[in-house]
Amino acid sequence: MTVRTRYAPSPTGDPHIGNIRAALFSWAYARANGGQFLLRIEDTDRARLQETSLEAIMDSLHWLGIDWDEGPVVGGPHEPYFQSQRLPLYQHAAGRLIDEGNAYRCFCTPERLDQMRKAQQASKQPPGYDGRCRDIPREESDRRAANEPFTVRFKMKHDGTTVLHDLIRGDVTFDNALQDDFVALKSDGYPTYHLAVVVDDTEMQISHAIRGDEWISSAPKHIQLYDALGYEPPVWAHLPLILGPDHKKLSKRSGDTAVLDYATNGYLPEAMVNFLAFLGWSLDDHTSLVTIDDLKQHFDLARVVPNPAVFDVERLNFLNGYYIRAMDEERWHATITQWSGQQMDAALVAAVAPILRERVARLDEIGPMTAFLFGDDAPGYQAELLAEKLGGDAAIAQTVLDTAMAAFSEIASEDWNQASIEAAIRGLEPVLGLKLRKFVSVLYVAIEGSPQGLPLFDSVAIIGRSRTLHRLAAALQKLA
RNA sequence: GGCGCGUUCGUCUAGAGGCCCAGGACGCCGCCCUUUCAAGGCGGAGAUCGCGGGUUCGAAUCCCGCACGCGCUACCA
Repeated sequence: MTVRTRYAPSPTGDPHIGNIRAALFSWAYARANGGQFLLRIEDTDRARLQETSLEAIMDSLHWLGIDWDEGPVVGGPHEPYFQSQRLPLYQHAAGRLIDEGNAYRCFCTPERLDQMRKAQQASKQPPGYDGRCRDIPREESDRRAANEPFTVRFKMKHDGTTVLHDLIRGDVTFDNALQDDFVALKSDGYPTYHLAVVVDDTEMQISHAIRGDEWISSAPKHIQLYDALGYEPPVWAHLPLILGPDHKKLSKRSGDTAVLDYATNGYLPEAMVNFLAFLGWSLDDHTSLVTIDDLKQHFDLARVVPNPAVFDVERLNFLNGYYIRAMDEERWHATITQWSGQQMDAALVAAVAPILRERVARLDEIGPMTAFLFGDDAPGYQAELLAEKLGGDAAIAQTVLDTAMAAFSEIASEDWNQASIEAAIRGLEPVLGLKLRKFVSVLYVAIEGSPQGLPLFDSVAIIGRSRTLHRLAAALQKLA
């Protein structure tokens, strides 16, 4: 059997972490098994549809490095890949269901259903459709259908059990007595998710349906639908939920969950892929660093665990730093140029690149960290900061600045380089009677506007003699 | 409330009866390196494997019960 998996998001917003992880796993499973991966847009909810979603979905996949063999843009033998363009298929299936006695038209109004639910809640009855329209005779149903809005409800079996064979969880048994007749076709003629997935997964020959655990409760609906339609169900795999720091299902409320937000916040796709991969899956007993190629080669649903995983941003940050350090030089240079927010010539980029690299965990730190390279003045800072590491002793800070000023002044412009600068600063030790590590912070603040930043000797060499002297003078001024 | 799923260091995970008084990674702590901050190197603390019963010579691993957590419970997906 050829493995065919799909990612079938609904365009109701930007793809989120949990959702995209299902895409990653589905894609990886197809690739690892020499199968196909398709993208299908489940745009059956007209009320929640968002125009910008399609682009966001495709951008998210592209960003991570996920490609699809069939779907929007690339097309394929099962076109169209938008459910809103496949309405006849669902309507035909619904018609068949009615004709064969497996579904019926329901004329209940939303108001009545609402009332029913409230009453059930009040009397502590399990909520669910009460079946009022289940036994309306066909003739009456046909007649009323001509001028009354209706939905098509699927007749769930009310006795026995329905068993889901799940690749990750094993067999899960549901009591049919607790199932209610769900809406398969809405009154606007669009299918609900339940009908649409079953029809499309079948038509598109999906072999493995991989989705989030939040779907497991509705699996019996799908299983019975497959059965009623006479279709062969796919292999199901329900992925564990991804939890927020509050240990609840990750959602907008628990913070940034839109995948693309991570891109704009300075995360690398490699880091995100590696991070996502380990939310439920592992390669072996010791590997914690994997690339998308590893996934492509070794991903296996058999190694996905059933228990939910908490999204730990610390771990993502580590991975991001790791992949930044692992970047090849050319890309790193381009990245610096892109994220500095400043005009940078190649020589400047090359000068900062090596010392910046191991200090950046997120790309958006590049801007603040390199800000001092631009303009005559150091980034704004409070005068107190100069003496902060000296126990607040401004007098010492002043002496440090004075002596540094004198030492730097003696270096001729043509001799202004890292070695001479280092020698000058180290030469301050005996003059001041202080250890270098004790007084450098004053210089860091004067030059970079912060007691911590890129290495001082390099920094001073890069910004040049005149700006250095200017900034020392400015620092002295602040202390006066 | 009902149904379902889940439960190994703070977090992600390894573990499919003896290799485990539980391994790796992030984080944390300490030391080294060091011009700050990082990065890197070395070391450390950290899980009585949710609890209670079984089965077995032997259980994190099998069975049962309980507890807790989470998910679902729409003409949303």
